Amino acid sequence: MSTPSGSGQSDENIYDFRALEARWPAVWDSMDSFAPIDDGNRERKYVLDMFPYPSGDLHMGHAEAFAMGDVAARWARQKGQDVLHPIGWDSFGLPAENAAIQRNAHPAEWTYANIDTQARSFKRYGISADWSRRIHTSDPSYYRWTQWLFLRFFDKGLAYRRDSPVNWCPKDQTVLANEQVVNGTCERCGTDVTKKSLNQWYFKITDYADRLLEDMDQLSGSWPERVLAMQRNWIGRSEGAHVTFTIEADSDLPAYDAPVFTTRPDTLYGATFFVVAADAPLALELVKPEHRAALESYREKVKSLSEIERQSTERPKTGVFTGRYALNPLSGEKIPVWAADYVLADYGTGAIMAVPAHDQRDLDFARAFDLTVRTVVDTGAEDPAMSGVATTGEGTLVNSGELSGLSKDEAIAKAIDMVAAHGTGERTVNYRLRDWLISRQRFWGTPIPIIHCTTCGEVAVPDDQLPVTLPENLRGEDLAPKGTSPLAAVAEWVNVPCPTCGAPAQRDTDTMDTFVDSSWYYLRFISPTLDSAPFDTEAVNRWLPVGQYVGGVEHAILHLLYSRFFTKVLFDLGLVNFTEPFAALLNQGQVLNGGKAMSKSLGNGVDLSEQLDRFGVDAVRLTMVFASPPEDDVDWADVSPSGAAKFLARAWRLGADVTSDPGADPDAGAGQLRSVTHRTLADVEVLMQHNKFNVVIARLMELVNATRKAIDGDVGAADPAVREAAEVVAVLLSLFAPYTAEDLWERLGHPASVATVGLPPVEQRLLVQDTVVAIVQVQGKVRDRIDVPVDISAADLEALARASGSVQRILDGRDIRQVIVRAPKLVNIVPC
RNA sequence: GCCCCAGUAGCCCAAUGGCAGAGGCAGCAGACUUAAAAUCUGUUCAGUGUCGGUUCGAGUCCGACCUGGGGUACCA
Repeated sequence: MSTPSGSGQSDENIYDFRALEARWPAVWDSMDSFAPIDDGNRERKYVLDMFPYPSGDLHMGHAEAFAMGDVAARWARQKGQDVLHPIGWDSFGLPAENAAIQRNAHPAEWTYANIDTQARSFKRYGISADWSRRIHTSDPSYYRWTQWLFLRFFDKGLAYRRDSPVNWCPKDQTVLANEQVVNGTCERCGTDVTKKSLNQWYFKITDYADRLLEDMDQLSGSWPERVLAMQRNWIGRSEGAHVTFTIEADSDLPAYDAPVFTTRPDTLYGATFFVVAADAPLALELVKPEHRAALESYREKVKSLSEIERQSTERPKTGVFTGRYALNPLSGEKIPVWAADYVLADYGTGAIMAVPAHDQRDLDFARAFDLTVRTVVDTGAEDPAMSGVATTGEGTLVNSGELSGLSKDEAIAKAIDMVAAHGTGERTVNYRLRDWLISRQRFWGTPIPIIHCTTCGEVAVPDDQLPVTLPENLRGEDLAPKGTSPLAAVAEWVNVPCPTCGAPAQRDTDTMDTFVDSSWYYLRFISPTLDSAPFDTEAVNRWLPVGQYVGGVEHAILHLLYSRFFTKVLFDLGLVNFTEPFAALLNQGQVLNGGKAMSKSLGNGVDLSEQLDRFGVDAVRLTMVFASPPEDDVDWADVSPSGAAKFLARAWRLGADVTSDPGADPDAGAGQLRSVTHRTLADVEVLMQHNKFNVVIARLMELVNATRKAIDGDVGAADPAVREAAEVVAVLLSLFAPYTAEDLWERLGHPASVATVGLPPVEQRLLVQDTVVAIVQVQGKVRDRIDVPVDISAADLEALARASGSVQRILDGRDIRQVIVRAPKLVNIVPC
């Protein structure tokens, strides 16, 4: 080859990613280089990717997420930190069960086969994980401790059972937590969710609402703002008051004190009717006999609505009169009590005071049923009774007895004082967050370790009898959804003596939401084989909170909220000494194709293994990371894995062109290239602090280009600075392209592994330049550039700037009002 | 409706309030080649969504709006 650029003509100088991928995994395995030392000599860093669900082989989304997490882990290692970067599987869940039904098999077969496939793919993908800590949540040795933790929650009253209308997925035949209902449909399968009244297990996450909110202060700045915002909205703190209305006794029916929650106690005088949630027990309790039939048929109608229909905001208001009247605690006014479905049974108290003038929903209802509308806050807008538009803004109270004349805020305070003085109300805080419904009527999950005894009630399975394992003899149709757990049909499993009294009793047949399993796995990684406790508290306190958590934003209010809740409970139990599990969170973007998420129905899926076969692991990884900032989506149609491969080959070829020996003294090398190398190191340090992985790669490309130029130009291949630059390329490249970097490192004459050699220190003296280009502006516009010494004084710089010919021309003799000097880089002259 | 995020070159994206361009893709030209691919070299292309404000100076800060994306939604 006649080009001077070292392009590959000999076989030894042709970049062959297949050869690299065939060679290095065995070397890395034998070195065991990715397990932490944990000897306290180095700063510990826990880097964690959200563990995968074994749904099949890895896909493009995994490839992006794990590339990002691996960059963070490898960076920490190069910085000399003791890195924990484990991997495991979230291996309970419905898809395994559905697959088992289809194939007349046990869910474990499908699950563990997929885990093996994914594990092989992860190894090929070059993830720098500590494989010795591998866990699976469906292993009895894991779920034993999920059960143990459930029992600690149960002991504290944080796990309880109650009857309640719950979200029901008719397809999956199981209940769903609030967080798992997306736009009225099942998060998993998209089926319209309906309501069903069932007795179910809950975790009392509402007890922690305030702490979940307040502790976000610890996360602000290191978690994406939008995730914090989503959690804040989900928790939905709302300040207001409880105000008790008395429902008057009527013939045989007794009087009834009905509290309502309101954020607007100032509008109490405007309450012209009262509404109870139609599906709340209270509605049936207070309805007069002659209205009972109408209410019951209305309740039937409401029940038949899907969540989607119910949530539609355009739906006209419906409801029925109960025949009863409530007394306003401030005015004593008697107002009708209605039952309607626009009031929710499980928010607030399940009943409201309706103030149609100042709440649009109440106004819509009032207009539908011809009820009184009374304006009590004058906002200057048109009277809502006429306009049909409720007014919610600031204003002056009118028609409101003692409150009249006050501002909204004054009236809110005074109204609360007044009802409090009467004993009919108090200031309160209400949350949108509901308790976490954790029981599921399916098989492939952690059994709830409770035994139901007719005399002793709910009895905890004693700790020493854990785990309560799943029966192994169920296959195919045995697992089909029937609305009750398949476990209920296994008599020999269900029927056990009561641990307390010995009488015949039955096991609870529900299993736990898989989000329970994933709420504590990051703790289990610390001591994955411990069999005396879920985790080693001392070691956990050493390693946690997780220093960098990486995963998709789809878990913003599911897994992340639940895990935060778990951590706080464990803190209260004295099992951990921190209250937030994840100190920093990185949400990687999605991988799109043609502007859209990849999906079977669109037919725009890109197969990961095909990309890997074609371009190589390193090129795919580099493409993922280089395409955009980590949190932005990557559109596979917009990127170029072949371009990435080209760059990798360029970098790799440097290995053949460095002719100095390992250990050559860089001080003897060309200063200009050394400056580029050390400037790169210094900048990368700052960029990595801000997760700007894509920019780091751009800087790495520059360094490769500069090294190439030095080799082909005057500096020459034998210059020690060239070796230094190529070695820095290898170390930085190891963050993104482990195979290429490792091979380059070897070609540079070093033994494996480049992953752990560390970064050379930045030589500060190489960063300072003798002269810089100073910008001369007139009124903010650049008019000249002058070479000046870096240490020029402000006065000298100003003098040079004033003397500039082009500046003189622009100023044209005008007087100067002000001169801003930022030596040595800038002078701005402002004329009058 | 409310809340968050983002709008810079044909495309993906850089730019501590101080020269709008670091890097890549695509394009164009050249070198090498019988030719092509690969490789190498060089190079074209925007004034930063709109309007206003703060400032000596705004892509960057503030306000309003537009567009796109995401979240949430009878939550009293």
